[in-house]
Amino acid sequence: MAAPSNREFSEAEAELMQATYSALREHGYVDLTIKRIADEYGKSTAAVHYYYDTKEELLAAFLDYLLEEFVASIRAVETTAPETRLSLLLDELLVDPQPNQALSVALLEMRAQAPYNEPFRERFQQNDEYTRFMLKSVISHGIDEGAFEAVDADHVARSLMTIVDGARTRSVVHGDPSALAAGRRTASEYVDATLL
Amino acid sequence: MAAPSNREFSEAEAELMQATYSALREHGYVDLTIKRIADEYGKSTAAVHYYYDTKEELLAAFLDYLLEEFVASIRAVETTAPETRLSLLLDELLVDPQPNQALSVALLEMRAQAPYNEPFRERFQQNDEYTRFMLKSVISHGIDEGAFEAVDADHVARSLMTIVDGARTRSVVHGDPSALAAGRRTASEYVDATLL
DNA sequence: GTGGACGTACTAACCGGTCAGTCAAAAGAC
DNA sequence: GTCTTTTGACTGACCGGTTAGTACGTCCAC
Repeated sequence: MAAPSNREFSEAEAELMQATYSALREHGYVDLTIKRIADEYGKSTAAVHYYYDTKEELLAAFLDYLLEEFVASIRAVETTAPETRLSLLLDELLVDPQPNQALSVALLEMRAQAPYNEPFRERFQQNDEYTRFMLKSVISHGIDEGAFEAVDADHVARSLMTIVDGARTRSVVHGDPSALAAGRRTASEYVDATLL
Repeated sequence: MAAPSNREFSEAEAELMQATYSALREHGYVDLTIKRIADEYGKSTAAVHYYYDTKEELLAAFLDYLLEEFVASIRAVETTAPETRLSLLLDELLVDPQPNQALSVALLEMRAQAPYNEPFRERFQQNDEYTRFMLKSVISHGIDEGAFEAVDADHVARSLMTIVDGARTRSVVHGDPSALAAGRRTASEYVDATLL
């Protein structure tokens, strides 16, 4: 399971990614236009097209940019004990992104576009597989060490992803970040009942 | 907990709702236009505006139309035994909507618009509360009858909703309806571990 | 002959994307 | 070390196309 490709971004491109980030938070995905990105960028729309021919291309690059950060954050979770490692991983997947609630909203919008947009679908798919693999690894490792019950690690990882995705969706749709904390509790219960 | 208001639809309005339904399935929410609805309706765009002044108004009415059907489907679940009642309820919430996968996709798009669109948010919120109340009722009832453990019915209902929403989101985003079946299994495990 | 149910034709606002041309800095020529 | 040329990074104007919504005329049932 390879982590998503580490793409190179020039300084100007990184600035554009930040501008896209801001524009997304302010206007959401549906109302995201090249003009609004250009405004955040502080340049003309043609300047945006200078770096990326099409809007789709730019947004695909933006997802690469964003998902890289995410991968880095969950890769940083390292502990020896499988129980605490799994717990920290779930914490990371279900943290309240306080100031970035708006980005979570936009990200759900983009996820909902996956069926119509192959570059999006590819990237979300790859990110999902990577995260699921991380969970499955921790579980398998815990089983080998005798810390966990001998369960179907793949299924348990998938269940945890379902709980994570559910909590995130609910947090966005109902505008209630506490859905994340509730989801964290549900995940804990599921882990306790299944693995311990 | 009142069920969502039963709104009246004239024959022409019902036809328009069906046209909206078809247009949504064909083009998704983002690419849904009055023109496309009018095409499905078989009339001009002015004919659509004759019944609904704005697009927002029409779509709010459409959600009423759609969520009414959904409420009817889960209200139809009636059994005496709490275990089978809960099981049937979860089945209803996690069925594979075979030919209507496209509608599930569009519905997630609309749910993702809730933060920007109050009429949407209101309706999804109300629908969620209603469904959660149905789950909580079955659980509370089961506890009273001694069929379930004495748990926090509200929290368990919320957890099940999280699993349901997660399974639906995953089914759409990854274009994989089997995520629903997997979610159904996770829900069963959660019920078994928590209530029995 | 009046009122509801449209169709035709339109507008104003945007949209993504293109184009020709500008300008400073880098690269090369001598 | 200067002059010339090229290049990278842009701007402003503009294009064709699309959108929600409107104005107004018309047809038809009663």
